[in-house]
Amino acid sequence: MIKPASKPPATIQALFERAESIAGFTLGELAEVANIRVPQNFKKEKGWSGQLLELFLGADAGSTPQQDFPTLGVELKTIPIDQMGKPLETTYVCYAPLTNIAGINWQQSSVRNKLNCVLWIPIEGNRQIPPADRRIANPVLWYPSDQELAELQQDWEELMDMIALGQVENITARTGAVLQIRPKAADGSALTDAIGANGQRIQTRPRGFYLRKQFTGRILEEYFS
DNA sequence: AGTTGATCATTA
DNA sequence: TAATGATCAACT
Repeated sequence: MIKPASKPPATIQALFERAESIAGFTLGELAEVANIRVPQNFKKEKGWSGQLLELFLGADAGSTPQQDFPTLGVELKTIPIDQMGKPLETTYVCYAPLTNIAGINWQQSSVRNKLNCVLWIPIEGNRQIPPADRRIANPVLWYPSDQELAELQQDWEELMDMIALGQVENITARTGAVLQIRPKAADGSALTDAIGANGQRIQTRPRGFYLRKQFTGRILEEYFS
């Protein structure tokens, strides 16, 4: 019988087997076991699915800039998919640093660290399906290929160069082939420090890195059978 | 205010 | 209809 994890798995294999054991269940079935109520929609509790899966897979609760399973070096990501198994949403990676970025390189970046190894949990995400009825699909354990890393690095460097040169206000979600930057905040009133066009300090909306759907779709496709 | 978990909803 | 820009909740 499925149940919430009491502690983090000791190995990646154990983590993956745990993920496999909940594939096929609905979010409602998991929530019932955990005695958690299921929202009618995700208009407000947008991170509900991710937190439910953290509970069942034994991820350390709490928000830290580190990976979900630090000792395993694994990041957990739920991803909403359509009937064809294609992503319905982009995937948030981490905050985009807007100041003190001198000396940051790709190999040591938060993006590179977060994406070193990702356990993807696809979940039916069509809005016509009530959250309780959405079914969990087979997990995918992803280590980025050399080519994928090269694609990510190229976008990351372009975006970070723009930030360093005071062009953060000129970055839109259209910049970047596989990695994009978009606002990431409670609302439009949130402001943080950034570098201006003349090197001065300016205030701007906090930003986050996101993976495009086309990119994550390729990842899931490789394991689809 | 920052960072995690993300999806919503308006626009193009 | 898909993508961009905006937003929601919990926790630190």
